[in-house]
Amino acid sequence: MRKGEETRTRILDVAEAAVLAKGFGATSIDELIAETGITKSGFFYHFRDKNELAKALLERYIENDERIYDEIFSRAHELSDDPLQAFLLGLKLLSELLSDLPNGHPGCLVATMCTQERAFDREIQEINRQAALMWRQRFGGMFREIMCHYRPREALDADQLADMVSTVLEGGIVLSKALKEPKSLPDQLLVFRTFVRLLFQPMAQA
Amino acid sequence: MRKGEETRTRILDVAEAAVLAKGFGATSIDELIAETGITKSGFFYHFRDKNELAKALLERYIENDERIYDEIFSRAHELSDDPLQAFLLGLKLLSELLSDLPNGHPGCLVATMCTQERAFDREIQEINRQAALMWRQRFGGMFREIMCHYRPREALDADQLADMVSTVLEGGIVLSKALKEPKSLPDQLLVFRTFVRLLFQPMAQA
DNA sequence: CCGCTCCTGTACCGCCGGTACGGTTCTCCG
DNA sequence: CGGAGAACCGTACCGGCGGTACAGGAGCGG
Repeated sequence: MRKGEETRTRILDVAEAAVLAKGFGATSIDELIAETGITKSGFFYHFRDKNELAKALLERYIENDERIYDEIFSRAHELSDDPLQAFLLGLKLLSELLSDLPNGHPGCLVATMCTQERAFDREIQEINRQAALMWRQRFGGMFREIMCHYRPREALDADQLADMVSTVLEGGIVLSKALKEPKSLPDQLLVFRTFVRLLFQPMAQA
Repeated sequence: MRKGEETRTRILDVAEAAVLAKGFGATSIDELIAETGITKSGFFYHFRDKNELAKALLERYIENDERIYDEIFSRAHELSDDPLQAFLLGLKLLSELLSDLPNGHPGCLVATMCTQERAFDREIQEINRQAALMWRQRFGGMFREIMCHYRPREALDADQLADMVSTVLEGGIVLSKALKEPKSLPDQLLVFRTFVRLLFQPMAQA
C-alpha cells in the first residue's frame, strides 16, 4: 500500500522532469523504468498505458500548481487587507518565486498537453480545460473584488483580466524557453503587474 | 525542379497541420506520405530525417509569420502617421485577423518546438531563439518610436514591452487551446492593446 | 498459512523512424 | 529528339518503442 504509492510517485517525478524537458512523445517508458529502477511490467502495473501516465502527471501538476497559488496569494492577503495591494503583492511574490528557480521555469504541463492535444484523449483535454477555468475563477474573483473598491480607468472584463494572468504565465514560459532567458518570465509578470497597477490607479484629479 | 518544390511544399503543408494538431512526436511519417500520396522513399528524398522536416517546417512557419506581421503593421502605418496609433491599429487588425480564423489559431510551431526542446538539436533551438529575438526587435522598434513621441506613465523597458506582445500571443494561443475558446486569443490581444493605450495616454492635466 | 499488493522475467506483436539500393518516370536543356 | 539529371517508386530490412500476455515470486498484514 505505502510501498506502491511511493514507487508510483517516483515514476511520476522522473516522468514529469523528462516530459517537461523533452516533450511527452520523446519520453520513452524504457527510459523512465531505467531511471526509477523498476521493470516494464512494474510500470504497467501502475499505469495501464502511457495515456494514463499523462493523466496522472497532469492531475498532479495542476494540484501542485493550485497549492502554490493558494500559498502565495493567501500570504499576500495576510500582508494587506486591500484587494488591489494584495493582488499586486501576490504577483510580486510569484515573480520572485519564478526568479529564484535556478534553471528557469521547467515548463507547464498544461501547455505541453495543449500543443499535442489530439495525441491524448478527451479526458485529458477536459482536465486541461478545467485547469484553465480554475485559473480564470481564481483570478477573476480577485479582480471582481478589486473592482468593488477601485474604478478601472478602462472598462475591462474581470474574466478577461483573469485570463491575462494565465496568458502572461503561459506565454512567458514559452518565451523564456525560446529565448533561453529564464528572467523573461518573471519580468513579463512584473510588466503585467505594472499594467494592473496602472489600470486601477485613481485618476490624478479625483 | 519545379515539380520537386511543389511536392516538398505539399509535404510541409500536410506536416504543419498534423504537427500543430497532434504534436511533432505523434505525427508519423507513414501518415504524412499516405496523405500526400507519395512513398517513404519519396519522403526521404526530400528530407534526410524527421529532424530536418522539423527544421524546414519551423523556418517556413517563421517566414510566413514575419510576412503577416509585415503586412499588418505596414498597412497600419499607412493608415496613421502616429506611431502609437499605428501600433494600436496594428494590434486591432491582428486581433481581427485572429478572430476570423474559423477554428481558432492552429497553434504556434515555435511554441510546440519549445515544449519539446530537447527532442530536437541545437540548430532548431537556435532558429527558435532567433525568431523570438526578431519579434523583440520588431516590436521593440515600434515601442521605441512611440516613446519618442509619448511619455509612458510608467517607466517600462521597450524590449520588455516588445516581449509582452509575443507573450500575449503565445500565451493566448495556449489558453485558447486549453479552454477550447478561439475567441480568447484575440480578446487577450485587445486587453493588451488597452494596456498599451493606457500606458501612453497623456496625463489628464498636462 | 492465506491472500493481497507489488512487483520481476520472458516472450512476443505491430508501428515507426531510418537505411540501403536498384529501378523508373518525368523534365528540362542542348 | 535525346540524354542527363531530378524526382520519385518498390522492396527488404533493422532497431527502438508502446503495449500485451502470462507465469511467477517476494513481502506483508490478518
